[in-house]
Amino acid sequence: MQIDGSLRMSPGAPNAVPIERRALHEEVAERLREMITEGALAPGSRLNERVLCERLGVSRTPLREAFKVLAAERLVELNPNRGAIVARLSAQDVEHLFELMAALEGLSGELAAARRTPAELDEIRAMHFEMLAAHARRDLPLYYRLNRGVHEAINRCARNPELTEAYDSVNLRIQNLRFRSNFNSEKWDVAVREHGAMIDALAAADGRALREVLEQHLRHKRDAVLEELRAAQSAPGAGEADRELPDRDAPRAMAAD
Amino acid sequence: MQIDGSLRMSPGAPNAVPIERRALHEEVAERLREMITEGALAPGSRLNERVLCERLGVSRTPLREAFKVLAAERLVELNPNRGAIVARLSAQDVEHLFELMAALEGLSGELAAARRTPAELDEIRAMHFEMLAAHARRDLPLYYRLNRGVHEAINRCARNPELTEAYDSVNLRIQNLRFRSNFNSEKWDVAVREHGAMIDALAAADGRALREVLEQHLRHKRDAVLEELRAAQSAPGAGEADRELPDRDAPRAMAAD
DNA sequence: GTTTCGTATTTTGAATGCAAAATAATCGGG
DNA sequence: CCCGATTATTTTGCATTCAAAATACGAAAC
Repeated sequence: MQIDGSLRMSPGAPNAVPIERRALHEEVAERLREMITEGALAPGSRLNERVLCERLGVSRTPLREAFKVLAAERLVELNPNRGAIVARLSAQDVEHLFELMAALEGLSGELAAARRTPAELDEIRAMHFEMLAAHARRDLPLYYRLNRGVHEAINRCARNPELTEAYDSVNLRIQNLRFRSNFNSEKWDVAVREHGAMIDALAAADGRALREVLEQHLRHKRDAVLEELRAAQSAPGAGEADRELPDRDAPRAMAAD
Repeated sequence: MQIDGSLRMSPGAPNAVPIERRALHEEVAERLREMITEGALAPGSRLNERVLCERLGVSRTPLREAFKVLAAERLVELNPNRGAIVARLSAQDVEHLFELMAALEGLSGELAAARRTPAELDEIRAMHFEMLAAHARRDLPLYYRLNRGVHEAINRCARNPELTEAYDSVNLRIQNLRFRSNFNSEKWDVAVREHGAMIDALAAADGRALREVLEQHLRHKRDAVLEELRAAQSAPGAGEADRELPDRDAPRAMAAD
């Protein structure tokens, strides 16, 4: 029985309902994406096809297709005849990505201030207060989740799916640094104050102001991340490179945006 | 004889020379990318695997891998069990993409004004004058090529590879509209004046001014493109949709940015 | 002990094969 | 003549296979 038969219509017909069907390579890509962004697969680690196939229970074809997708997203690097590794970010990459992200957040803010609904403002304000609570309790994981939620919500208010896609794409690559890196108490306080200014600007529908606080916010975060990154580099410790498919959950730093 | 044997070095060694090797799926993706952006494959047309395999002389595996890459770049749409089609852009998509592109160009300009070298300025100025010549001769193809060159050169002056990648990615999707759409003489003159202002701002290293003229420039282009798009929609003519793998070179509109 | 060459094993790249889904074609009924 | 159901064909999704490349291993020479 063809479920979607009734939905088939003439060539240019609008409202063609998607009918969600997921290809195997998409599932695989999603799983790998999670494993990479969650830190289960450390930057630089080799992705052995045979091993991953067994672990995910799929054949090499969809796995290799997923590799191509993730390579296009710059989450993995493909070395011809030598396999795939989880992408690494140099300090320069981080600088460049944050510079780009600042512009994307800036645009998000500018548009969000103009396009947000009162309901969206209320919801973001609510998240903001929850975030203040998490800050007061020094509950870093919760703070990060809410913090990220606020930024994403602002982005969504901009009502530009292409912007959202670009935003998510860059965010995917820096979220470990952005929403997990440690930093000190004063910087955390500054970040929280900046978030207050965001809410004010969003409430006042002041696009210019929201843009500027977001750009400033990103610059501060960039500085914090780079500082920590360079510190981590001088202190060798567990270099994140070549280890093979590290076991389930690699330890990861925690703190605030 | 291993050419690169002498270059192999200890794990974390820097300056590891890349040694260019291209995978087949990359070649295929590049070919398809060209065919799509050049208009040889019209938006909406189905990409039959068997046919394309024969045409490109490769088996289905690398072709299908290339599809995944192009889907990640949003140049093709993958419909599970129903094949791939060349991505189509709605008027809304175009609005969103130009809105995003304005921000990327704005950032490019802001950074380029600060980071350009005198040599880069000279080269861009030279291209600008060549463009003025093309404008004077009403040589649209040449004008477009130079126009695009100027925009890309400004982007490259920003010295941010991530920004460049994002820029190129969006540009790929709108270049047919951006650098090929027709528009009238007054708008062309306005565009040329805006380009003059760009050069002035870049020469003066005035980031703010360059950002603003670029954003304005993009807004104007967006309006021109949307106007033309809506006109084309009401006049049906050769609807760009379902025709199968159109022969070699589809006719395409021509004019200015 | 180290280096270099040659061989074996692993791993990746790409073509092929097979099953499932979708599309096209055929036939029968209204 | 048109519409709907049934069958045939095509097309896609994924697994498998085979070849080529890279890596690991080991022996011999220095």
